[in-house]
Amino acid sequence: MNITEDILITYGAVARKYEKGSYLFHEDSMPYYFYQILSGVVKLFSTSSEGRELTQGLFTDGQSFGEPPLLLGKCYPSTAQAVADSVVVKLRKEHFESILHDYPELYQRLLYTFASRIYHKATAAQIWVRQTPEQKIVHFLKTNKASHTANAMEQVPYTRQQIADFTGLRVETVIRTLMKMKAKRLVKIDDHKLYY
Amino acid sequence: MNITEDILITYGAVARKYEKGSYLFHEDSMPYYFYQILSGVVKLFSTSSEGRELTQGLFTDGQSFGEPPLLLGKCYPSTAQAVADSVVVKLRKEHFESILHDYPELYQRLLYTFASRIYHKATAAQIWVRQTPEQKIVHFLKTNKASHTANAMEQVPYTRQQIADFTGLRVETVIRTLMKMKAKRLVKIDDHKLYY
DNA sequence: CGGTTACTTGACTAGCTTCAAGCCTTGTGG
DNA sequence: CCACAAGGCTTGAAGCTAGTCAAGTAACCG
Repeated sequence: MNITEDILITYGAVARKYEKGSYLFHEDSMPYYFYQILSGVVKLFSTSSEGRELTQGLFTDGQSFGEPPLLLGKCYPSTAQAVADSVVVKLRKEHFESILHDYPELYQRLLYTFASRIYHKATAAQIWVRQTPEQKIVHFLKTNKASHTANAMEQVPYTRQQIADFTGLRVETVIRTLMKMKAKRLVKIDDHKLYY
Repeated sequence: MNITEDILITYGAVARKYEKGSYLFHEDSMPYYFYQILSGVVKLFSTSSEGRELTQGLFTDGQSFGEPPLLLGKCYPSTAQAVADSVVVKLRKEHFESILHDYPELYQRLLYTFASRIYHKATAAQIWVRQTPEQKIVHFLKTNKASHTANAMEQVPYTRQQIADFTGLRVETVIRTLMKMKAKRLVKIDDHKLYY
């Protein structure tokens, strides 16, 4: 979902810079703002009681995030952190709701965005829960490859640790599994760089 | 989300009876209908390549399900099965879209329904992926108890197998974990019946 | 060049799954 | 009312595999 910049500005939104590593909001805090990224990358993740991290999603230019808790008035289930220097537009909840009210076609847009997120989570759930590390990694690589050309091997822009955080596996497991997948020709590894 | 019955009828919806155990749609098939339950219970689940089942959700009187793939025009990621004799209203996609078009306030309703589903999935994901069996079971029991009174122990209307299908664990693991939880006084088990 | 971050490997462990068997409870039909 | 079948529950033993811990190596960046 994304709202044109001029509408956002008209309704009082302000753009703010976030340095790489800084936080936009924290798990368990209440939402007050609608967020939309102008440039950069924001990661949503939740932390378990043991301090382990699970990446819930990565968002980039033109995308908004964190709307469900905002609409529901419930506290955030995850933390938002800039993983690159980013510029993000912030708009107070009330004004966001005014925009929705004044531009009903945005309801539809947002609805499709949500539908798509639910769809992905449903597909992911099946993988999350039961499958082998290899299946988890394959699913991650498939759904997160930049271009959607099925054929060509392209470099994967994620570290082993990031793959681990997405899949819920440990780094060592990711590495060992990737080694096996390399043997099976499912992936290519050159100079520690991963291709899929 | 639920649409009043008279609107549904006006737009050509038909109610149909489904016997316990029968299927409303199958994984990987294309969606053509909007479904809303008049009475009964419908289970959405997906099946892994090894034939293991993961319950994605249970839906009952007044609730609709399967809208995201319908809106997106993508095939179903899960199968819908009546787990009790049920009466379900079916409405063709085009007519469902007409309703949304004619009653824009339904966009908002559906949006909040979706927001809520995303919220739950995000909370669940954290549990799915990393936690111990006990944490998974506690989370399941918490989110699926009928009344939301935090105090009183009430009987859990699910079999061990159903809990296993929801949490992604095996029956034996569920049983053994419940035994430990019983020792800790987290649950009560009387005559094999489970209370939480 | 040096420090930091990412990657890799091995040994060991814990705990979930698997397999196999048996018990309990419920409902049905004679 | 009893017998029996079917489905749900329980238990034990054994195996596997991802997690853990520890150490070391390789790339990247200023």
